[in-house]
Amino acid sequence: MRLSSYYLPTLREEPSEREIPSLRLLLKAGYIRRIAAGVYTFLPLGFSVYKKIENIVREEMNRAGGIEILMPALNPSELWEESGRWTNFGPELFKLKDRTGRDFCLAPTHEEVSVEIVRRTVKSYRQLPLLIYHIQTKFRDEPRPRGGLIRAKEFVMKDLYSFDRDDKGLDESFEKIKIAYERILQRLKLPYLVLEAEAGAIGGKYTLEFTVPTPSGEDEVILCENCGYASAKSIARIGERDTQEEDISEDTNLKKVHTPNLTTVAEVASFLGIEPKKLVKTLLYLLDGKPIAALIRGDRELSESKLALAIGAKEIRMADEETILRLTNAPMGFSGPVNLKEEVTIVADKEVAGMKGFVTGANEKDYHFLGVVPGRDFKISLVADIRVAQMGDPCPQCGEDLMEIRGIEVGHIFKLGTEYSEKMQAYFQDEDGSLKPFVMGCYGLGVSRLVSAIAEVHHDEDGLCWPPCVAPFDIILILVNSQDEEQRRVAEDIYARLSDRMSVLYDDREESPGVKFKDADLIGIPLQIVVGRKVKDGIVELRLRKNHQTEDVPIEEVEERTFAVWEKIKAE
RNA sequence: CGGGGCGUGGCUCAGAGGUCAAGAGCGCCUGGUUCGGGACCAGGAGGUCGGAGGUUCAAAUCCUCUCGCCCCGACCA
Repeated sequence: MRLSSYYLPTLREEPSEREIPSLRLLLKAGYIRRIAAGVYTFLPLGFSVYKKIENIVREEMNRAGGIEILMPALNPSELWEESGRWTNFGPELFKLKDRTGRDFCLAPTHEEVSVEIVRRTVKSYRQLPLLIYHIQTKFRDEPRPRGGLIRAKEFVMKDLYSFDRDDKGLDESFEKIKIAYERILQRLKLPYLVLEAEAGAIGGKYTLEFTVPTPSGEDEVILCENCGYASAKSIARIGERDTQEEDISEDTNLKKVHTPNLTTVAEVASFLGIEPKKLVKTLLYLLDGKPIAALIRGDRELSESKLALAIGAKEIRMADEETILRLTNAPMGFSGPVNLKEEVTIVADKEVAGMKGFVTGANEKDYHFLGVVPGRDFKISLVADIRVAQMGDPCPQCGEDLMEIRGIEVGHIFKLGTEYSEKMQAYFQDEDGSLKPFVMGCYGLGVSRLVSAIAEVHHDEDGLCWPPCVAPFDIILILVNSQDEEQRRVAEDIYARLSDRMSVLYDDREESPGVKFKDADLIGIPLQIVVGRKVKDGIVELRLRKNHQTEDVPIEEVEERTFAVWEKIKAE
């Protein structure tokens, strides 16, 4: 491709959206352009990278036994009502009406359509397992798009849906796709973590998240560097550690103190002149409608997900003011475990169970208790790991200190079981003649998001630096002085010779050398050939974008040498 | 949805009642010079200052409303 007749709008100045490196560089290097918040156009170079990623994903899905179809972006409301997600999915679901007033949504994911297709066409266990996938533009009405392609309102996703006879089949399908994902991320030269995660709006019993660690990511990850334990922060488990000295207070005489209008941990602590960790906060929740008091140290954060998990509840929501008043006889801010109504189940965080002589609300307006001791002053119904893990907490597997890092979630896979197939009445006939619901799994991978993830990992101060397998071109051929007849002749010649076996971007523009070198580094094509002043000695330069390593190559050996180097860097 | 910020040629920004019947740098067009790390000279095109109301003799500038965008948070594959 001749750059003089190509379409590459690079920016000389830094774009105004420059918070995260990948977005800044993708905009500056002319890969993408923003059309609206969370909506982007792929320009030629960006589209090229996108297509290469898409193809790698496709190859690995096919290798894992997936069969590609294409489902519609526009979905009728009926299917979503069957699954219950027309309302449950929440405001993120893009809804619209056609001219006759019929309801549709722009699909954010395709469980409904895939079940609809399979239930109409698959009737026998003999047709299972079935792994269908598609790569499609999907939509989510994000409250706040960010990071360019990372969290967009419109994005491209690969979703695979597995249909099996039973749990064993599901386990096998799940494992196949998990391996495929690891292969994809390895091929894309992305470091990644496989996390225990939450199911969110998709549902399901068991899920794994594939996350690329990077400081600009928005996913919060808890990691153990010692044993490799990794989890989404919201559900990360915390290991055992002996009760600290500091958690046991000398003064264990139960005493009521006047704390007028002090409702927050910070206020009470500063009023009493003690540290927030000497307090225990009592958070009232309704889990599947049943009242629960969750006890947690004053300076810690409760994980609603872990609490729900510990109780085995499906639905969790904070108790409203009225309920709190009814259960504790006091307004919000003065709740405590002592003298709570019978009907309230007291769940204490592991850490709290070891504490003694702490401060809690007194279940009476404007009063707190000092010197509270569990067992003596109130009864704990359940001790559980319910707080949000943070840096320094012990690893649940090996006990070492946990780390907190950030990452970009690029994939998420779920064991759905029969949730959708039962709701949508999707049955097949098994070997024994009985009708059974399909056992399903679903496996998402953010294809457009991967473009950003790779850019986020593979760049330097000069610009992007693509791994060869996804680079928009294999090599950029730079004609330094377009006025110099000899240089031009040599460049044209090399362009013709290389183009048979490689994709070559030939910078034949009448630009000054500085512009060409800067652009070449910025757009990040892995190999560069510089046809410049050494031509008169019969030499051109072959350079690596990655480390700017340069070698002089005699013109007649360019092909041979270039192919050799190309093969080498591809194999790295 | 809460908090903060910003909308001025294609891009990055300055201008904060009159001296702006609107500026700079970069980009773009014409001519010339230059040619190994975002060149130089000369000339030129390009803007209803996001939109709508209002205040004023006078509004890019002040007020009200509105739309859009960015950041932090809440939320979330």
